Amino acid sequence: MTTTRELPPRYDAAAVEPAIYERWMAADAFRPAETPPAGAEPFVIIQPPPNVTGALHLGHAARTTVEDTLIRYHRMRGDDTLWLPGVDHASIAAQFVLDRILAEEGESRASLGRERYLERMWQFMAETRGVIGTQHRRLGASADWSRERFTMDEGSARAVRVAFKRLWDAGLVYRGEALVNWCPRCLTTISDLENVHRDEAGTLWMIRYHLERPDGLPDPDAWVTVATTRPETLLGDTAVAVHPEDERYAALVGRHAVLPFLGRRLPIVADEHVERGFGTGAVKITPAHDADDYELAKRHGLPAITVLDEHARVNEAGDDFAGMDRYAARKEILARLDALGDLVGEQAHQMVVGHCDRCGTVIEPRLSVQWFVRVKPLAERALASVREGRTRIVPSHFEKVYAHWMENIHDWAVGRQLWWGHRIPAWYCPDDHITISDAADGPDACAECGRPASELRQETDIFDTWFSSGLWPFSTLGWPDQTPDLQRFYPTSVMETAYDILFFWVARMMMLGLFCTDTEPFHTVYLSGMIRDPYGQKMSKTKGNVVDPLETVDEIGADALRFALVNGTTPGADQRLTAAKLDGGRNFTNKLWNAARFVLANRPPRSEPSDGISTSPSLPVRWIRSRLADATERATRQLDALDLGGYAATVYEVAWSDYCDWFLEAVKVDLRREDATDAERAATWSSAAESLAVLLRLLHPLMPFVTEEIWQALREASPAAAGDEPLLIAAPWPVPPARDREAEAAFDGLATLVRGVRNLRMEAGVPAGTWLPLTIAPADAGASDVLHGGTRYVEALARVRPIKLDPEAAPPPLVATGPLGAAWLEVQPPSGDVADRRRVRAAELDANIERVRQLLGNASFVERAPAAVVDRERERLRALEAERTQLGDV
RNA sequence: GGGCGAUUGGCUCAGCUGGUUAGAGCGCACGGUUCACAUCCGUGAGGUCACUGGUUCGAAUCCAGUAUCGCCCACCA
Repeated sequence: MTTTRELPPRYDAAAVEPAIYERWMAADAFRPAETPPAGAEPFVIIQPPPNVTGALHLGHAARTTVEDTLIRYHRMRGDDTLWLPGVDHASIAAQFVLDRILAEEGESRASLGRERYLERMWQFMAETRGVIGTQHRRLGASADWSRERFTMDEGSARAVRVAFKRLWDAGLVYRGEALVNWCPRCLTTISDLENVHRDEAGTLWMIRYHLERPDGLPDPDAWVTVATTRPETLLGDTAVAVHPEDERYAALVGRHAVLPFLGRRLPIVADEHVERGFGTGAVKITPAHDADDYELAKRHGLPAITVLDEHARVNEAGDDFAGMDRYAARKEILARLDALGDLVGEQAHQMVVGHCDRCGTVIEPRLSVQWFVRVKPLAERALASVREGRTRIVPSHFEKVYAHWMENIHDWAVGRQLWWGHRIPAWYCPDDHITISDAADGPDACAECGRPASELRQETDIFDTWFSSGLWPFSTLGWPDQTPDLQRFYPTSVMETAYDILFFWVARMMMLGLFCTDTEPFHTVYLSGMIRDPYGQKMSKTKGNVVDPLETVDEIGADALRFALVNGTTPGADQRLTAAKLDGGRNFTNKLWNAARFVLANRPPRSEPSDGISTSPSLPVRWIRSRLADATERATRQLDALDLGGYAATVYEVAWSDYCDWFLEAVKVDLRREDATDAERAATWSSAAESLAVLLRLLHPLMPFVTEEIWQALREASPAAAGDEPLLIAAPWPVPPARDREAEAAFDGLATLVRGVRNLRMEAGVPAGTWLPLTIAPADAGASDVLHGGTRYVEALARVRPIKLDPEAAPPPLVATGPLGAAWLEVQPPSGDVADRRRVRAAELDANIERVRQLLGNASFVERAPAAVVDRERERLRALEAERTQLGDV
């Protein structure tokens, strides 16, 4: 006989959870089997690799909870599961962080130079790389850490080279001059997605451009007035544009204006794009510093003159203003124009200004030569995959958002003028031929003229971080090689992330995945919402409203946090995380712990079926088994449908209300009744242990630690209940037995009675501890049988004794009613003090009966409603009438 | 300027392939030191599901419109 391990009174999550995690690691529980189990379906989850420099925040915690819950569920289902973890090198973010560190050390990117900077970066990586993984492990992430990857490792590097070369060979990559988003602080190009638009209050200035006289000099008495929000770009103007049908300016088209300060001749052109009603109706055209103007200039064959350098300072083309910062130049130019009398007006103007996503600096459109991926053909395929259902987005309304973006996509500027990242595998020969190579050590010779490698120089730009993360689902499995992992686990199953990186990452994975592997990289995209503070605000360090998940985990445990992050949520919807929600998670963990403590502490001396015990299960046992069967069915359906919120609610309900509030209370009755035999007690206990084991398995995916800890103790106390699996993480997901409707109805009937009687006690003002006699008039013979068998539960749970069953007894006014019959206490409050319960109930029943009768009397209802609905109504009517009959005349 | 989402008891949210008397947690009121748990137990109050129309035997759920809030996308200086 085994001795029961006592569970300590308090669940010490901070101590238990890491120990449990160690145990899983030691058992290699997260790693897929060497070979896939026969008949097992693969289930592969894709997680956004967190930034290497990032610290764990609640968003990560929410991601991890969802992913881990799904992977654990599928692991228990016996699927061939893989969750491959990793980190992203996050080039711009990492440089941002390192630059700050260097600044404190009195160094900078410039002072170190590329080579030493990168050495320093790798050193920094060595220090920080493991941090985020460790933090994820504290949350219980059951990822296969033996396969952990980094987007800067050689596997990724090779995938990047190969993917880029294939894109090039397919004609989907080009290098060309274009106006790109330039951050004058980060000193790099950024993509449209990283250029975040914000509304700002600006000013619209009206400036006179004097017309050119026949002698070539500006006419002091004739001018065209242009409106601009950016006077400093005037230095780069190459034209003035008006609308072709604008009568005010019709005579000017074809003539020239003279640019202030620089004296440049500006043709006055007509273009439909000019809005007549805006400003003065005349626009200065600065092709090198404005996207609209750039397009217009192309249409009219106008030159583009760059007047700002990489720091957004005026360059030598700006003459007097050279060297000034763009805003200083603006001020100076306005002042001088004013002095000349050519600044003729200004008005407040709401406008949209692009900012660098990383550092907030105002983006400067900049003309430069860049690498682009031609995304239209890629986007079309990626769009078709979702339209045609090969990849599904949950929640589905994001499919429209995705489609809209894919339809309006612009070419992707993939080059970055940064150092930390994958260098673009392009080489130039002295004749400017381009050679793209996917070889680790570059090309042997120029692809066009055959010059040797020694004469080629490699592109210095690196790739946008999202280019390598876009290859994540397959680059981590060994692509471009057809590795066993790739064949076994690709395409993957569920890609989980928050909706804020739908375009950045999900869209790129879809496009690159389809291009590189000819298949969708995953069949489901699960988009979570964002975690917000209790007031619905985004959490941010500057606002000081950030909840640190690690602190929370130390306080209340990872399980409690996980539960709080999933309970009551729905895919794609933001959620506010409140202290009350976290308390709820903590309380639930505590509840489970104590329920287990109760079960384990009450093991009778003889408790194993091997002791030769054989008794038919009691009503509460049949009931809880059926309730658990129902919960298992629902939880299974909900997890399969990715309804994590529903799943959490299901397990919470069955654990707390069914198992603890009713079943364990009934178990107490049976364990403690004096006339029970050892065999009966043993049977009662082992069924409590057995149903606890089912409950633990249902809860494990969401609350792995506390359930595993209890499982360990339960296995010692009752090997029969827990089964053969030494670790819950590897235990099979429950298979629900058939529902026992009869037991459910019978026990629910008893519960209704108990509730009714408790209610009576409150109304009669009976002190809580007092035992009172109870009379029950059973509804019928069946009810009578149930009541006979259930008397002891009603007694204990309603605190009534003795119970007299008397079908003939006439109910008094204050009475509890239910499907099993009517029950009442002998204590009746003075008449008039309370409503006549019988009368009230009878009236209620009459009203309901009337309603249902009418419904059933409605011919179109009976004809058109589904048979099941009609039958249900008929059944309800029958039950209502039975109860009404039983109440008698009132 | 487009598009998407939300609006359900005091608060935070489920429910929305149309079908019992719309649920939960927190909060609130009342009662509880019964040997699992006061991080608890019991009982209760509290909602014309934003508004207006429509479809239907039947609408919180579907359709149209309105209002308020939020988010995303967007090259009018």
